[in-house]
Amino acid sequence: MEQSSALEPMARTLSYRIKLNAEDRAAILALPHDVRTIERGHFVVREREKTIHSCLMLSGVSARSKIVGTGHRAIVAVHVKGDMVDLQNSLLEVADHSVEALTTIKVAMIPRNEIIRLAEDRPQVGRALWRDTLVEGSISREWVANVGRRDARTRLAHVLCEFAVRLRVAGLADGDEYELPMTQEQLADATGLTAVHVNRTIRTLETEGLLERPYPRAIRYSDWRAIAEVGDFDSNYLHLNHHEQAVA
Amino acid sequence: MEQSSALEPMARTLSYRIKLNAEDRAAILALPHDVRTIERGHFVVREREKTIHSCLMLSGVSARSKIVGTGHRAIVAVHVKGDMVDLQNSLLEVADHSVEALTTIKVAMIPRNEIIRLAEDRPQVGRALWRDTLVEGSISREWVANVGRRDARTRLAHVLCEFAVRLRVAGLADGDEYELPMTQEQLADATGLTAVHVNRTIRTLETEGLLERPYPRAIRYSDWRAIAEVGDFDSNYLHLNHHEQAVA
DNA sequence: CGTAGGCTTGAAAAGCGTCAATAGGAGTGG
DNA sequence: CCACTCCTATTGACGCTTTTCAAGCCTACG
Repeated sequence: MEQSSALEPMARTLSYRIKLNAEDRAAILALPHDVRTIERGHFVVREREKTIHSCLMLSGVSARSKIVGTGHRAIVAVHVKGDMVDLQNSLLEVADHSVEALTTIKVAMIPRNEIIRLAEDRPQVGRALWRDTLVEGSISREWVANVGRRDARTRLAHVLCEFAVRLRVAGLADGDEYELPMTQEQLADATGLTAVHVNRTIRTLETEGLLERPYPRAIRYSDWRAIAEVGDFDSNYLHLNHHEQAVA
Repeated sequence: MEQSSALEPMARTLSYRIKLNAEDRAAILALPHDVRTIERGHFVVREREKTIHSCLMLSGVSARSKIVGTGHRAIVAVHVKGDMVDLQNSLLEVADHSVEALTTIKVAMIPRNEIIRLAEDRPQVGRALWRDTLVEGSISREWVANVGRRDARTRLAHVLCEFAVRLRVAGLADGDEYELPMTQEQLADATGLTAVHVNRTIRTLETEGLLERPYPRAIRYSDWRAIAEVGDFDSNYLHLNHHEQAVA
């Protein structure tokens, strides 16, 4: 039974948040859900929409985005396999932002009332969900600081470090290389820069020998310490303590 | 009994998040706690510190802040009466940021295990707490967009609008005027600008007749619509739906 | 083989930061 | 009550990071 559920990544993520026993895991895997494929550029949720599902990322990359008054897009969070993209919609009826697929993604849609029921029936799972929300908040705060108080070079290096660690935790990278299927424009929207400047900045980092791009949309760092220092990166805010630190 | 508890603002806030019955309210007010006064500039929690308390704001203004590699400070959230400042510390053992008093503040320190117990014993309160966390996350995301994709003028007007609404909801402002006990330097750290530029920008807004400062550290807007439009402000992200909209 | 989307690069402009100096107000001690 | 100090607000001049605009290039794909 366990093996066959698409919700395995959810059980895995929540296990990182708080130790769960077999029954908790089984209850998670038994949640009713509906697997859906969403094409790049399409939306999982749109701002101001009423939602009745929460959704779990199974593959690909998605982003929470907001469009400001000038029409520019801000990417306020990025999500990969195992992330609960719409947990907030379990309790907040009206979406305060959109979620769009940055690549073709697979998600599992879970009815919100089932999530609420699960959180109540199994307090330990409820705590894990709450805790997951808190970790997400922590990442969001780091992003505020990143965009608000770091220059382009540091800012970009910082998100690249964050992605390295998170992809590794999700089991999507090992060694010193990872695939980052985001365009430079998407990176720009995630860092509060322009695509042009992201391009220049990445190339500078490359020139300085801090990173390589072995093939398009891939990042490789030969010296983690060096890039982490440039990016003013310290994984504390990812709260991986229930897990071995992903990258030394 | 109810009247005399210092935790009344917490019960009030959580009631906004989800409808609570008399027993839920009583359970909240009965939480063990310890009221403490903290002077301006002092810290409630410091980054990387282990915490065993969550804390509720009773008066004054506090800020969650992070210091980046260059030594610059980023204010990633601002809190007023009724806000649960350290809810994340109930479940995340190591603080990922500092909380400092921007004015002299009064807080109620509540042991984290008591909060966890309460959330478990009274599911409706647990949901309210979770929901409060989600709303905070929503505000944080708006801040990422604000700092990342709005220019100085819009950005500043936006936070001034947010404060207007939140202070009103907290019962700390009515009419078209409110006291904002933050220095321009603190505003700068909250908007990713410099104090000098905050000064110039505020004065521009004043010159344009969008706001007045009747006395130091006070903001008055004669035309809410106008300032909200300049600030690209829409209170949707504050999720005040259990409450009448504070400002039309 | 052509088109579209993304990447790359240059030149110039603009917004915001830095540095520096002055002024105002609140609190303190004589 | 005045002198002093510290902190905050204000303003100017200047410089730099980042943006804007524009063009060319590469690659994937139909």
